[in-house]
Amino acid sequence: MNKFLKEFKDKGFFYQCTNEEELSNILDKGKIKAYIGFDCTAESLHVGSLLQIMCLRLLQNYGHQPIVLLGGGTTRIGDPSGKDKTRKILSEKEIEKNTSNIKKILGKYLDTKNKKIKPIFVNNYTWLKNLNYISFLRNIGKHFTINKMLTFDSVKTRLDREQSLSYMEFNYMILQAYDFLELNKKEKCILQIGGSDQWGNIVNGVDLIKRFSNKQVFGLTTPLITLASGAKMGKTESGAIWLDKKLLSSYDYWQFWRNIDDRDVVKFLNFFTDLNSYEIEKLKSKNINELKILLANKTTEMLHGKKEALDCEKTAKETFSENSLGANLPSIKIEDSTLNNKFNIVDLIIISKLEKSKSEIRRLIDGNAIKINNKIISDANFIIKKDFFKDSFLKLSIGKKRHIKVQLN
RNA sequence: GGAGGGGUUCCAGAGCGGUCAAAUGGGGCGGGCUGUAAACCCGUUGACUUCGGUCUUCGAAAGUUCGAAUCUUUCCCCCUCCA
Repeated sequence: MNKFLKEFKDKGFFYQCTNEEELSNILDKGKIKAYIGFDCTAESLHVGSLLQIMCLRLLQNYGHQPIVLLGGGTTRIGDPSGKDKTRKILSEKEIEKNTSNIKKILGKYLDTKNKKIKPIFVNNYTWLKNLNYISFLRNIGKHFTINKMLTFDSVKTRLDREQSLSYMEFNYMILQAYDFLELNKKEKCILQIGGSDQWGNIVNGVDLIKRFSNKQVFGLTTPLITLASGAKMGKTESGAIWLDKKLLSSYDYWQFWRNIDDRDVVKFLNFFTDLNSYEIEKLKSKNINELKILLANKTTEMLHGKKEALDCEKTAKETFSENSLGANLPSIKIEDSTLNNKFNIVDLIIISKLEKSKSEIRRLIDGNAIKINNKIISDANFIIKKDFFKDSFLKLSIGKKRHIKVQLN
């Protein structure tokens, strides 16, 4: 089997392929271009897209050139896959903002220097916006049968539940197929990778190219990541794990990985680090907590850089083992003048934005969850005084895991 | 178009004139144990509060009543069966 494909499988990325054997042969013969599409519904990407990003990295590692398709056009339609309801349609402005932000994040993960493998960014809006309806129907539409389209899961589930599926959304899969055709013509792209929920859309593209240009292209899907706990990857109760420092601090990002379920650690080392399965196999005997730190370091390093990752590790150590104040701990600033003889612990937590309900804060205080400088605060009227700040810093803790620095200005 | 069932707090789902900020389960949060894990145990889970209470919530609006999630009317939405 082709080396790239082998590692792809060893690392657990593989779910389905339209024609594995043939793809392997072609990969053996030379370098190819492969594409993955990202939808631009959100202002940034979160960990849910990280596996696709890792696929792009792996392609680069083997000398293949990734094409990143930003779905500026298709986002204007909304993919019905995996959705019960019609998605909210975004404004043009939002989509454009999202597109450029996502591009920036992907740039962090990919080699953008090496000319042979640097990612080609394309936005399908450039070709979709100018489509002529009649000629599109005649050239492309004739290759799709409604009979077949109705059998796709994304369509079927909607219809089964008698939830409306607009004609606009129904066209999504045709447009995605068309994207592949377009990239095949323009860039000689012969492979589309995507999550397993994209299988239907991908197969459509492969079929379309076969019918339209009589060329063989390939589709490859990655498994849906399931957490040992059964929860969805990337979404926690407190919000998505964003790949953007503005939305989630590097420290919190590091903590996300540090707190992964034991049962997921090896799997995630495969998925989300560049370590190969052989190296990971050797590491398995290590202490589970060391593995988690390794995972947190590698993932954070990839996104925020080595220094930042080490700082996060150091801060975590200081916070959890030494009960001190780590440099990288998320922080807030308050003005000297805020402190008066009425400014109490509840007010402090409110302006820190760690909690927004005063009742909830009082409950936390009752449950011994609130600490200032590692000392439990048991009175909701506890007044914050200047001398709690050492070198103008104070450590505020909620529960065992949420710690922030409060800086006095 | 005809017949019936339903919309309840994050979710599922009880309540069907006062004792209801609303059972129970899930989830979340906090505490304990531990390893910043899982499992388990305990507590908590609308907001504000001078901790006495106060205010806003049971699809929407109007009404009956001393009093409504509970009754009536209109409207909106969902589901099942028949045509």
